[in-house]
Amino acid sequence: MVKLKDDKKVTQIFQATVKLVARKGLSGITMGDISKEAGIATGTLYVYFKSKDELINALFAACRENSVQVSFKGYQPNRPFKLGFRQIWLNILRYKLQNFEETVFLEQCYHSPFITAATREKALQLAAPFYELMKRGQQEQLVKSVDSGLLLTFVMGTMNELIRQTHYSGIPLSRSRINTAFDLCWDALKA
Amino acid sequence: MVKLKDDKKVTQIFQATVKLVARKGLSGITMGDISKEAGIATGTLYVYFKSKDELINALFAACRENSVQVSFKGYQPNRPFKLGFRQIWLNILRYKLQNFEETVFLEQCYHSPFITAATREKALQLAAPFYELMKRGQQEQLVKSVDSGLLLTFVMGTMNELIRQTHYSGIPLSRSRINTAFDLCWDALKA
DNA sequence: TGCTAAAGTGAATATTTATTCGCTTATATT
DNA sequence: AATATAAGCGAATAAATATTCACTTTAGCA
Repeated sequence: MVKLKDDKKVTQIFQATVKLVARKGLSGITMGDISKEAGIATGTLYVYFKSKDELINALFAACRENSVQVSFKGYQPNRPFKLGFRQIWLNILRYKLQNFEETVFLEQCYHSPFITAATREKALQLAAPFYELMKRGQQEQLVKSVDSGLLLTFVMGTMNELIRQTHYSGIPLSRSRINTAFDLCWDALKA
Repeated sequence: MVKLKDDKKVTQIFQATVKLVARKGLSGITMGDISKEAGIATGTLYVYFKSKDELINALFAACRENSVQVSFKGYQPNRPFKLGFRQIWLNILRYKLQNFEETVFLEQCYHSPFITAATREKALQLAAPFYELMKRGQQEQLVKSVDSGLLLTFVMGTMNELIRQTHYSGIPLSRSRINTAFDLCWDALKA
């Protein structure tokens, strides 16, 4: 073999795409835009991805995996539930804040014609650990014993909206604001 | 004057657009698709809207106004706060459920290049009554005295996510599930 | 009822955008 | 160092899409 594909380039392409989608929406970006933003030639995109569809699907999958992996960083099941939950909640919040563009990208994708059913299905499976977490809270009788899907809906819904609001309002997310938001969330869940 | 523009046609165009966007995303629709779905000729679209941009902006504004108007239907300020809040919460929920496509459309728009700053600004102003509502709850000491923007973030975030989840999971939103969801929400807000 | 101005049409055109391709450059292997 | 092979390039091409336009139909008004 001779010259190998460059993993860094994939990262460049992904970053450029995510950035542009957050700014202009999925409908507003072209392969030309992406290549320009990534600092490579348009043709090079096709060395790494067969088509725009494939690029978007691959990026979607990568973003999903990223965000799940980050969530459980530092989670220790032996510590009290509320502490662990808080840790994960903060992990997600921090990640989404620092990667706002990724969050927007994922949202945009959900209703786009780019994402295939298979990609969507895979994304769903990734949520399993969060269901487990809710179940633990319920077993310890700290969390309301209602459908865990509903609980997660609440946790993620507030998180996403908080990120969005923070970004658009320009109100910085101070430590005390974060604590307040967490308290709202916890009060909703707690048994 | 002779032949007048038909208000019904605007409705047709809007309905078609909303339907298609919910199915294929903003990026997946063309003027051709819209005209076909609306049952009119492509050229006719340009009788009603100067461009695709203008169409999307007009539709966005219309959707926003719709959803706000519906929210306060039947709200009586003299009745107890929680009842009123519940009424509004249910109004929004019902409306969003029945008009899921509109919800998706609005979401997609927020990060699209179609929506102009002016359109966005107008949307923000429409939220004023909701801020008033939160303030009332706080004055009566029924609601936590934290930034009302944060409270609304919570209320709307959970609502949107609930709608989304309901639609995709296929789990029907039974009366008891609705009550549970409301309780989660109220527990978060209550002082 | 006939006239007229605007709505309505959809094929033609202009524009935008994805994708390809002939070429150049870089780098693993010998 | 020579070579072979794939990455990288960006102008050229193909495909998709917005917009226009010459024409037909419709409906208000005399």
